Amino acid sequence: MVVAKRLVSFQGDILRRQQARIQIMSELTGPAQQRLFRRLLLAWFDAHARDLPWRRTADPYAIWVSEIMLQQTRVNAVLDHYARFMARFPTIAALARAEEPEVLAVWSGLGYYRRARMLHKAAQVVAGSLAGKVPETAEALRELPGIGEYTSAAIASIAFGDSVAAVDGNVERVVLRLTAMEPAANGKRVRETAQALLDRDRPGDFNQSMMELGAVICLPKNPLCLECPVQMLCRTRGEHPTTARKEMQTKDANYAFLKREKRRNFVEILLEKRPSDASLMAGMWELPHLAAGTADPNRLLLSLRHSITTTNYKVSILGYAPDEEQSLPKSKARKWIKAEALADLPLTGLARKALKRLGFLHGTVSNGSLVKTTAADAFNPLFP
DNA sequence: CACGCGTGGTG
DNA sequence: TCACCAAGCGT
Repeated sequence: MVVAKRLVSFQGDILRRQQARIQIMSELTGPAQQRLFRRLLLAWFDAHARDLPWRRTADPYAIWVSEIMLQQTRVNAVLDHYARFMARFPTIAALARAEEPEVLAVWSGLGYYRRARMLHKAAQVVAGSLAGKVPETAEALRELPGIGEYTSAAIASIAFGDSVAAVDGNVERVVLRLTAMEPAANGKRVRETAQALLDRDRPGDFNQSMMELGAVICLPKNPLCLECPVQMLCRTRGEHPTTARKEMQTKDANYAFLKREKRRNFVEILLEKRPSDASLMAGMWELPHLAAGTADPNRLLLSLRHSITTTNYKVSILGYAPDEEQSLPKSKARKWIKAEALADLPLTGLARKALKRLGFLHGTVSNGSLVKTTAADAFNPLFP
């Protein structure tokens, strides 16, 4: 708190002292302005960077894993999974020789499961044809599945000191605000500006500091300009381009919940595996899916909401007795799973959420998307 | 190049 | 509460 106040005061002083130069400085065009920008930004980063596990390692594999997990995913959501993933697959070799379902099980809950599959495949490429050595340039990294323009630049700069700017959503927003560039004049000019600003001596730290600035100061909605270390170099001071939003649609989805108790303390849940060629969450386990319109309100165990990209699902979980299995739509991939084994299965996020609410999974993650829970005991003994 | 892919935090 | 969206990639 004290530090924050001092920082604000310090920024204020600088701002006042350089008031007269703002018009020139704000262009960020000359080498002097760019040097000042680097110095201010990196000094701020050195003093305020969050202490994150992947910043405590020089292992290219660990940095790689963190970058894949961080794609479109917030730091807080990654922390937990990162620790579990690295504990289970500490090396490229360990990941490469794992079976895909286990990789998916550890990834379960993070979303974008294709990332896990591609990371797994890429690890097998590195362990195999690259003799275990992670490529050391952005260009070479780009060849691996799951590593695109941003991620290749991030890994190359952070792990190997390659002087290439990493431009993610944060950096794009920061550059647009700094330069007052029109968002339509996008991509290329933003990358050129980021590359021109890049600190050649500390490319990894510079890239992370740009992202950190976007993540904690130069926020999308209400940027904290008073705390910004490069405020006096910024053309817009927080104005930002409006982005068109996509229309969300709402759909219903129904799933069946069946449990049986073979003997005391041996409970099984009926699950089904999604086809391995499904476009969505292929090969992952979920509760038996019921056709739309078949939901009997008397069977409702719980209802919850679940959003997938542009669709909001209103999900109903319906209770059935174990001997009603035949009445479900036919499926080859259905199987009774021991309750204790659930945690080791690659479950879809929705199945995980529902099983947690039903008391069959115990994890750290829980959220407020539960809409309603009925007293299932009122109509049958299915509910624990 | 626009779109599909997941999830949990947040104001 | 709920709409929005966050360290992108592949097609």
